[in-house]
Amino acid sequence: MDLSGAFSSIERVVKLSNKEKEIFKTLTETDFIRNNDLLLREGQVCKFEYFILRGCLRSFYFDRNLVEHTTMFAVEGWWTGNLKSFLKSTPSEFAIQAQEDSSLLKIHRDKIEVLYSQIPKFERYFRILLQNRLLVTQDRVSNHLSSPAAERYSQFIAKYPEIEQRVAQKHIASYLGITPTYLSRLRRRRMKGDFLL
Amino acid sequence: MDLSGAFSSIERVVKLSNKEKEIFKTLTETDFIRNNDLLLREGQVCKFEYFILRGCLRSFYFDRNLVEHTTMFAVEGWWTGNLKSFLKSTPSEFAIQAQEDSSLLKIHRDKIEVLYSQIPKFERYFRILLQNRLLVTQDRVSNHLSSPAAERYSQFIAKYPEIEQRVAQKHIASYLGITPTYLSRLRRRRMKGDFLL
DNA sequence: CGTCTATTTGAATGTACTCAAAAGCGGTGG
DNA sequence: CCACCGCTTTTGAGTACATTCAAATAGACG
Repeated sequence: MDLSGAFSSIERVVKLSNKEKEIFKTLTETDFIRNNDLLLREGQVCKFEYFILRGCLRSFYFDRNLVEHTTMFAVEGWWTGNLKSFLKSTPSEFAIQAQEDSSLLKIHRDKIEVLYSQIPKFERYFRILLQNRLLVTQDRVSNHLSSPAAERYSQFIAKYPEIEQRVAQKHIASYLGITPTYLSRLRRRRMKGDFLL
Repeated sequence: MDLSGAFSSIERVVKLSNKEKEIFKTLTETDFIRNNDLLLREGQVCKFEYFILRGCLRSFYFDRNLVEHTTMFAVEGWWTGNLKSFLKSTPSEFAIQAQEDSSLLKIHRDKIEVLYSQIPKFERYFRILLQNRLLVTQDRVSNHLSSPAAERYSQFIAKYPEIEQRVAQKHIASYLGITPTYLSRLRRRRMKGDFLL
């Protein structure tokens, strides 16, 4: 995906004139990150929001027992970053790591305010993104409440078939809230046909 | 809490002139709901967002095994409703029930658009609310990933001491994602001093 | 009081985890 | 191109966390 791909993604929510696209361009920069490198470190303040043009990233943290947990994956067409850190200028509690060589479009905190004032439409755009993120996150909570691990895994595959292919199994396990060991056993059960869903 | 209490709550985010408060008043209505009654039924489209002046409400749904799960509690000063249903005019997947006699301030879907256009500040207000809700919901996910039930319970008590007092234990269990039986055992462990957190 | 529902407790069971070891897989250098 | 190294995944055995079912107790409300 390139810049024009980014615009068609944005325009699924709000239409933009050519002039507005120009303004957007002046306020954003492209960036590139190699597989396994960190886009954001724990403890660092997140100064950008990132739109993924190509590649795949993962946000994760370590709990007090040093167990790693994946909070989100993000692929082409998604935004990523650390909203809390970005908004409040607080140190990030999690890190973001490339799962593939990835190219990004990024917008700085300060520039986003300019963007809002010059193209108020973007306030609407990000509000809608925020709404969707909230709905997705609420679904994830419900999922944890309602479904055992085997089902959560089936639903994950159904919902994000591409991601399943692009990241390590242990990261999917850590996203689902189970150990890699247990995920491996669940997969075997599925293969043998006695999968529960 | 009364209307002026609602205003001071809102004004912690955006300041309002007297005229703006008047407009707000004309666009909202007060409502009252008795303990145990439903504010919203499953399958119904949620046409309002509700600000709680007094009382306590609970949102919940039944999974496919008819097990009940509590998605949120809400008390004085909070907004409640079903955002997804409200935004998309889809039937609600969950119900909202009063846990006490409660009084509410409600705003209709159609009126909220008027509110945005007459007082753009409210767009900002609700965007910020949305952001905070997202952060809280993300924390809840992390909590499920990182912490066993005993800890989640301790954290719940620490975070929402009032709610702990105001709703049935089984509802707290269903919020935490455990059975009432198990919550009861956790509580006994805490009393005996061998609580893990 | 008596009835209804919520909570507690016990015993048995299932789901998911730990630890340890083996097998698989990918990249790198000889 | 193969061999080795390091990391991921698989597998086994034992354990812990959390559930189910059933029964007893406690609380709330008419």
